[in-house]
Amino acid sequence: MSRQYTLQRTPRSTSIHLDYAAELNEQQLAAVTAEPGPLLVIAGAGSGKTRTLTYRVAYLLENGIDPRNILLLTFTNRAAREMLGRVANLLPVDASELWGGTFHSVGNRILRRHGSALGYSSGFTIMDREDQKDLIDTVVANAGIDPKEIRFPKGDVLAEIFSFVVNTEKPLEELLVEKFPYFLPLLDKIQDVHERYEKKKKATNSMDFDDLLEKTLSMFQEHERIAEVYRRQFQFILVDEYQDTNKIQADLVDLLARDHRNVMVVGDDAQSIYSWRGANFQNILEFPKRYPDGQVFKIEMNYRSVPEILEVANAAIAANVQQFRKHLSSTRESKALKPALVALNDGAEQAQFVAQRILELRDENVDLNDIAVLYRAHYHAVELQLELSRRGIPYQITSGIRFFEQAHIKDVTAFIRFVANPRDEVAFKRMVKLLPGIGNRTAENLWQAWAAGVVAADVDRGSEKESQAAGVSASGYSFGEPLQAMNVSAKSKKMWTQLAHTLDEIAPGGQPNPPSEMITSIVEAIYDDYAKVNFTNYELRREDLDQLAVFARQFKDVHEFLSQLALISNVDAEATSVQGADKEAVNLSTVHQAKGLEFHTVFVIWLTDGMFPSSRSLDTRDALEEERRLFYVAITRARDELYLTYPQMRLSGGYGDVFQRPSRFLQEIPNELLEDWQVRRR
DNA sequence: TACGTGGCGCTTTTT
DNA sequence: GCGCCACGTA
Repeated sequence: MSRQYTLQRTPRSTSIHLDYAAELNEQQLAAVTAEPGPLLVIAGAGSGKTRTLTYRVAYLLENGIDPRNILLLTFTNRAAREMLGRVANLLPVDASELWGGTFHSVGNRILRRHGSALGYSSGFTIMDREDQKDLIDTVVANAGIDPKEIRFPKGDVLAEIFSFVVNTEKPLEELLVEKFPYFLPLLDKIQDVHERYEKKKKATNSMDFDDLLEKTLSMFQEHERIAEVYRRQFQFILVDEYQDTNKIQADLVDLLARDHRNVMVVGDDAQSIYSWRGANFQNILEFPKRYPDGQVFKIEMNYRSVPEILEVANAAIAANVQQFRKHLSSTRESKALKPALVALNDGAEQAQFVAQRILELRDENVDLNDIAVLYRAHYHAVELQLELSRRGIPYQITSGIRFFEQAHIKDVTAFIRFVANPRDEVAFKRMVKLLPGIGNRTAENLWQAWAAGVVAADVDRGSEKESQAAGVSASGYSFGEPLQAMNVSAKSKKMWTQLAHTLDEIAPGGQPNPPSEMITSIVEAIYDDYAKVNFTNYELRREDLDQLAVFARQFKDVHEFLSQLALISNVDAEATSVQGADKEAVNLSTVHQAKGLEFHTVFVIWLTDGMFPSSRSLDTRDALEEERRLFYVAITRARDELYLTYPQMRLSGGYGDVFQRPSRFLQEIPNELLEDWQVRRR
């Protein structure tokens, strides 16, 4: 028999500081002060979701919960930082020991500690989509698949398929039937590639984004002792944006909360917009089934938008079949100003309209930072960017390519990745291919030679699994020496020697220098010359690299630096001001990236059928409903003014102009809710 | 085997 | 307007 013994909480603060009843509305208060247990908070847009979560954390802390026992999972790292910042403002507590961040970053943190249980060393590399594609391509090549004989999916397509398999926890065959039926004849071969890819990742001590979730989960499932540690640690689990979790994330939460069931999930089914990434909003719809003893709270009072905007939002989402019906009601006073519906001739005119309105708004003292232009896809913004530049209106764009995904950044970090993880095949090949006379074939041969040495080194060390990668770089080790010993063509010889020296310089005795110093060394010794010759915009790229060195200064540990690089989102990066500039600027963003934000004025542009909704989403009802939710998200970002614009013509390169139909979503909104603006040229 | 050249197809959303 | 691929040459 086992005995249940409860340790009493040590009260941290003797008095309760916050007057919760005064700071929160009734619905929020109920959620914030709920008894421990499963809690589902259905939070409409602008209803104070973040506020509720923040106060819940504060409430737990004030009731003596140790910050170490709280896990706060958010959609971006920035969201976690902001919430914890607010908690710190509310309470005189040090919450720095509270775990907060994205599922991926938390997975990373746990795997760095316990990855050895799965045969990974703590210095594993995190691969982004491009690395993943590269590695899959080499795997396909090694699998003896001749691209001339059969048409086989490319690395990026396979990466997407594998990612779906992991995130939805579906067998490959089922997934192919549903999403890629035309690949069914290749099932066996794809399966084979998948297995080889998994092995390859292990051999190169690398994990892709999905592994950070999947490996964490499987480690918990296979190693009860480790799972137990975290079950005990995370006594209270809070999840933001729960509607955008996928199966594996939901399982992770369920597993951790198995014993205590203190899990609070917050979300809005109407804002689920990531199904293409495996998100499944059934997670939120079925939460009450999985936790029948749980409590459900609905917070539906909207503090953000004026009633006129909210009515449009309610109308916009009404056509969706799959949803928790709810009706947002506004707490704000009517402005007697209806959202605008604006038809324009073409994209250029649309850009002129937006730009002109922005200038007028600025004259009315609306802060430029408080204005956003939202669109379905990045390329919808090109004309607008031109127009804004022409008029000297500063803008800030959360771009599609992340800063850290640019070629020059990845080239330089390849050197760092390699010395941090000498088994990183992708990084090694990328690095050596920068040298003249080294292409795919030679890189492969050089890698084979290097890998043989690494394995030998592991054997010498008596193959302590713990320290495989770290072991190779243990004291007295040189990266340069074994490289010098390899054969390269006369054409490459000079730079090859240079490379060997550089590696010893950045990792003397096998120990990597601080990241910032490494960057400077690599750029000066090798990359600067390379960049001058290979890029037309050398100056810009050099500036980026200098910026990278500055950014790197805050990290002393290589692995920490590389993890950050891989896991930071562009929304996060902006806040870290990697790209500088926190001056006044209009925000240009995809709707996806604007999730969770709000602005005084919002323009939603390119509202034509095929653009928004995207033509790719017109086939199935589910896809169309998701587009509609996306439209809903766009509308509900606006506090005071909303402009819905659509060009009637699209100038497409070469083939003449194409007439555009107004978005079907616009037709779903009753006329009387919008004001028709007739735009005239003069 | 590396790398330059010309043609082609094409454009969703991202941790 | 851009990147990817196939092809041909050094």
